[in-house]
Amino acid sequence: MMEDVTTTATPRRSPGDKHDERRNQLAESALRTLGELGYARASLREIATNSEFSHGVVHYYFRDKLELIVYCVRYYKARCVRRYDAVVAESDSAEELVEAFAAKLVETLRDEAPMHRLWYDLRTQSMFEPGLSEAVTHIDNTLQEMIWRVVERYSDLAGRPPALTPAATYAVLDGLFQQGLLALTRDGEAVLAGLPAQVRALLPVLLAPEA
Amino acid sequence: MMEDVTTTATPRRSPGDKHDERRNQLAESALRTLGELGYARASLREIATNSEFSHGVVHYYFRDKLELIVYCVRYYKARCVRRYDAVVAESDSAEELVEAFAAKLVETLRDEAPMHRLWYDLRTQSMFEPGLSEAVTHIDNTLQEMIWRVVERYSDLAGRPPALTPAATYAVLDGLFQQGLLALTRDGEAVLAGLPAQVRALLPVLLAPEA
DNA sequence: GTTTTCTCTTGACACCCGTCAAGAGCATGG
DNA sequence: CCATGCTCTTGACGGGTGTCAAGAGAAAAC
Repeated sequence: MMEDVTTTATPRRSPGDKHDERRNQLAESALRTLGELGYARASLREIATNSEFSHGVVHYYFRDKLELIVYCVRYYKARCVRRYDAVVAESDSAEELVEAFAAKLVETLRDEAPMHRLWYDLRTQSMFEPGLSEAVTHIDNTLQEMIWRVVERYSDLAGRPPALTPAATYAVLDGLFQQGLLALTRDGEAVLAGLPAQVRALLPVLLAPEA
Repeated sequence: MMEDVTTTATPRRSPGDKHDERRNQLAESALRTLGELGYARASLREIATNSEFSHGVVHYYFRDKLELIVYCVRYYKARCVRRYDAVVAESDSAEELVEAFAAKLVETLRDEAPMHRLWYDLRTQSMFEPGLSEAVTHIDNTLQEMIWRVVERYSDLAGRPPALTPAATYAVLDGLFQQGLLALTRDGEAVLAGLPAQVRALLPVLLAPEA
């Protein structure tokens, strides 16, 4: 007994990452349900039903609901903040980057709408539930950096410096994206056709006008 | 019997607006509670507790919770979408308007943060609860018009046409405002000091550059 | 093969929710 | 002055929630 030296709060782990695997498995089911129903309506039972486990297992891998949610958020973040890296890398002119960025925006909106609905839900809930605040802030910063990488590259290609701070630039583009998501949810995929034009109009004004 | 010609779904109204007065009274209590707790956590009992009535009275004046919420939203909207009209009317130069607008933005954020938290909450919830969608969309349009009046006036004073559509302009400013609200909620009132600078940087780029 | 440890299920608990029926209090109008 | 509405309170209902304890079942260790 007590043969291992690594002590953990969660049950002792023999292989070490078997737990993490299950946690990720649960996180994936949870994200599916959360994206569908939103934070308030997604119960642990419903989440478990959409997985291959029963409702009690959640408390074996997570202390409480909040820890599950926060884990989900971080899990999700890990694989989405590099989404525009290809846009940055593969564009050789300012116009090209604008088009690629707009196209990626539309694609993201179309293919992962539930996940983005969840993200905005959680970010809003963080204003009422301080327990969410830390994780949400961290992601928001990461997203801001992601956007800034795009705009910096755009600035280099266009030969004009950015007109706004990274925070304001992110805020502005996030506002456009959020309205796109609202319109998509309300009116269907047809509205996505109008988004590239908005991006084409907005991006240039985010750089200082040519001398 | 049946002496009045105006028929209503709710109980018959002798004076006609006694009901509306109570409804508004309840709406005000509800808005206070909703702003504090958010949509998901604000129960009818809690709302009634924060009023001078008991929890059962809600169903005397509203069919169900959703009708109360929607009524609240519309009630709130009615007295906030004219908030920037003075800014438009009393500014005689572009720079003056920018400063007045920024100041009003900060004031609104500081004095009515709970109400704005609620608004963003409801707008997000409308993506999961279609019953909210109509009311939310209506308000969003009204806010867009409010913003557009400011930017149009700004455009006139500066002698430069707007660079973006009304929808994109609203989306962009709304994004900035929302980030301000998040920062305020997270870090306290100190962050408001930095907002005017962001407004001063952003508003000029919303107009086409001078020829 | 037996014992120990890890996983997961089941079922219960205390609580809170929206809703509604029954009735008390009160004013109004006959 | 009694009767008739209108307001509002009380108390209950069925259902859903997060949480957790007890134990079944499998796997691993010896």
